[in-house]
This record gives sequence, structure tokens and C-alpha cells, in this order.
Amino acid sequence: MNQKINYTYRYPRPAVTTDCVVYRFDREELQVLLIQRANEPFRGKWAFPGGFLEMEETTRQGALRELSEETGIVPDYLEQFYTFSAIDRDPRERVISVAYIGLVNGVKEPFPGDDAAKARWYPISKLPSLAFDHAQLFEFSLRYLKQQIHFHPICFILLGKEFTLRDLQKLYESILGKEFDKRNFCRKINGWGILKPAEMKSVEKNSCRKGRLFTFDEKKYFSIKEEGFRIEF
Amino acid sequence: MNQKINYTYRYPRPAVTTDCVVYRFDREELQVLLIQRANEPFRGKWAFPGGFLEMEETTRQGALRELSEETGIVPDYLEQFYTFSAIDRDPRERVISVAYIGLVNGVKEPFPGDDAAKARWYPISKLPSLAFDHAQLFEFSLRYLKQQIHFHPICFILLGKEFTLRDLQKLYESILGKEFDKRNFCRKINGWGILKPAEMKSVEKNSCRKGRLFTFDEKKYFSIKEEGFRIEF
DNA sequence: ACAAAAGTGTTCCCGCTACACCCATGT
DNA sequence: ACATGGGTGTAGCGGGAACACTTTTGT
Repeated sequence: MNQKINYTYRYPRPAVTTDCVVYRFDREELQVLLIQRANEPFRGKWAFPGGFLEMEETTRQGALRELSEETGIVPDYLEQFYTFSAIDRDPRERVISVAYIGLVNGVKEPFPGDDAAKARWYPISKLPSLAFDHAQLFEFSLRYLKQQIHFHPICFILLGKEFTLRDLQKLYESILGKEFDKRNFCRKINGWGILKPAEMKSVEKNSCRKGRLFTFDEKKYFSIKEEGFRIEF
Repeated sequence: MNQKINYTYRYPRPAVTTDCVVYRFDREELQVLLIQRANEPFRGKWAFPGGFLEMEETTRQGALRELSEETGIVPDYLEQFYTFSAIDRDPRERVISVAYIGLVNGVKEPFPGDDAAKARWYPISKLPSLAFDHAQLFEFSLRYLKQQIHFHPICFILLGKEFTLRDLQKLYESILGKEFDKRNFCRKINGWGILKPAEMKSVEKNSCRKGRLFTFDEKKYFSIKEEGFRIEF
């Protein structure tokens, strides 16, 4: 397996990697998935999962593969957000990284593997010091999220099947970094008409209520999106 | 100069290129800058300017260099919008391209050079058939423009120092692909308070009036942007 | 019992929309 | 003279913002 073949080119080439900033929302705050590096460089430091691109995969496929190898996580949404190419961003050699943002709903826990000694979710307000230029990677990813929230149903992907209006509001507040009035928020969302009440099992109806549960009406969303609807906030 | 050095790596690497979709606005319609390829592959076909990344430059620098070499154009704004990595996007070999969007104000004309046999501006409604996956590149760039118009003063960069309200309206209509009511448009823009009347030389005051000239009040724009202002449309 | 969070309406205001006519210029 | 494009105001409506108290549940 430890093949000794070398690859030779007429001109020098940078190495190409992919990195993933994966978000989840635990009904209180936004969190991102970090791994603790098992190898040099930056051994022991926390970083976003990622690694070298293979020749027979797109960057998207590479990002999914590395994410899966290092954490076992399969995201519910994955989109490219920026390519980092600063000349000294990797101490070993010239490396260009295509960075992806991932969204996960629910409470999946990671299993560290490969280059990851550990893997865990960190609240975005309490990130540790990060390897490489990953602090910048994080900043860019959050800015991208703040923008895309207007064009994609990001929040509904993060919330998963059922959620309360409070969950949704907390999530908007986490991403946009400001607070809203409960009633106005509620009316605004309802005005869009893209939520339907979730069906409840009769058990739930009486028992411990955390608020009414809703579901994202995907069909309705895509139909009004066709007509130019945007999730303005 | 024709050095015979080769570069050898332990694992195979894709080649990395940059491409630029540069826009200008001639007061009637949006145009993009295309070159006619002087070399294989796709010799004779139209394409966006671009080429291989060098080791001592960032992708941004590479994009600027290639653009300058092939067309002599220096954009007034340049931002990355997507990285294309489909496996067969270049018939020669595996090539990943980091694509940039450029904006130019005024009427600069290109000078073809390097890999470009010709270089010219094409109205976006009349693009010729394009080399590589550049049709997709174009689509992505336009989608990006449509989004970024809400977060950056794209339009004011394209218009340059002085412009009429009619120019601005035509530009918004070109990018967003829909038409607006003249008076409502005017009131909306004025409401932002980021336009100031341009000073006129006394000659202009009486002579052939094409409408009042305005200037983008950059200082004002950045100050209200700080407070969370967005250019909603 | 107390604290924490859910649920619920009204008023005011601003910005968006729709709409038509006159004037100046250039041909 | 005619055509083209510039310039201007109003009325109605809908959505956004500000605002407080009661009820339920969990501790």
C-alpha cells in the first residue's frame, strides 16, 4: 500500500486541501465541530476537519470524505464558501484550501479518526485557539452564514424536523448576533406561511410542554421562492 | 529562460488556475470581458481571462496578473466567488480553478496579449459559446453579483464617479433582471442618503443635459453600513 | 412560593406601490 | 412638429417596531 510512485510536473504546483466548518444548534447556541490534530504540524491544536484532495474527487467530495474519516459526521447541507491561498498559511509548503460550510441537525456526536485525536462540538462563543489560519476560516464562514441566511433556509436545516418558535428565534439571534421581540418575530415568521404545526402524539399534548412544535413546509417554501421570495431579516 | 527543471511530489496534484469574470456597464447594459484563445485547448473559442497560478502569488494576485497579461485591464474591484473542481473540466488534465469577479468603471478598452488572440467586451445578453465550463462560470458570477448587490456598493463601483439616476436604475435593472418605477426608484435611493449632487462646471449647467449628475457618498455609506445598513432591493 | 418561559393584541409610523402629466431637448 | 427622456406628488396599504400582563410549568 505504501506506494513509492512519485509524480512529476513541468511547473511547481501547490497542494490542494479541503476544510469543513460544520455547524449545529443545540437549541441554545451555535456550535462548530473541531478536531484535535494527531499529527504535525500543529499537533495537539484544535482545527477544522480537512485534508488533501484526491485526484478522482471534486472538492465537495473531498470535503465530505475528510469530514467522514476524521469525525464520522455526515452533514445535512454542505456548501463551498471560500478558497484560502495565502502563501504561508501552511508551514510545510504551499497549500491552497477550499473551505466548505456544513450544517447538521439534531445531536449527532462525532467519532474521532484518522488525523483526529479528539473531535467535539464547541460553542462559537468559546472557541479554543486554532491551528493554521483557521480562526480566519471561522470568521469567513460565519460571515457567509449571515449572508446566506437571506437566500437559503439555513435555519430550518439546522433545526431539523420539529422545533418551537423559541428555538427558531434563538437560532436567528445566534447567527445574526442581535435580539428580537418575541411577538414581532412570531408574526413575521407566520407571515411567510412556511411553517406548519407538527402533529403531536396524544401523549405529548398534555405532558410537559416546551411550546408548540412546528415543521418547515418545504414544498411551500420552494414554491414561493420561485416567485422571488427572500427570507429578509 | 526555457528552464528544464521538473517538480516532483509524493502524491499527485491538480493544477491550479484562476479565472476572472470582469463586468462593466456602458450606461445601457452589462458587459463582460472575453478573450479569444490563441492556444489549444479550445483555440479560437471565447473564454474568460485566466491561467495557471504561480507559487509566489495568492490566487488574487494570480487573477490580477493573468487579467493584466491577457487584456491589460486593471479592475476597480476584485473578489473571489467560487472554486470549480469538476474532474473533467479541462481536457488536458485535472485543473481546479479559483474564479474571481471583477468590476470596472468607465470605458477602458482591452489590449489582447499572451494567450489572447483578441479581447473584447460582450453584452451579457449576447455571449458567444464559451470554452471549458465557462458558461457555468458566468452563471455563478451573475448569481453572486445578484446576491452581493445587497451587501456591497457594487453598482457605484460600476458607475464610477458621476452618474444620473437613470444610469443607476438601468444598472439595477440589468443585474436584477426586472424593471422599476422611475419615481419609486428615485425616492428609494434618495432615502438612503448616500448620493450627493455632483458639482457641475458652469458650462455643463446649460449645455446638453442628460439629467442631473450624482456622486456616491462613500463616507456616508460606510458610516451607515457600520450601523447595520443593507442595500435592500 | 417563586422563577422562568409561553402565550397573546394594539397602535403608530414608515416605506412600498401604483399611477399621469408637463417640460426641455434634440431631430 | 414630433419624439424622447427628464422631472415631479399623492393616496392607500401592508409590514415593522414598540410595548405589558397573564398563565403554566418546573424547582
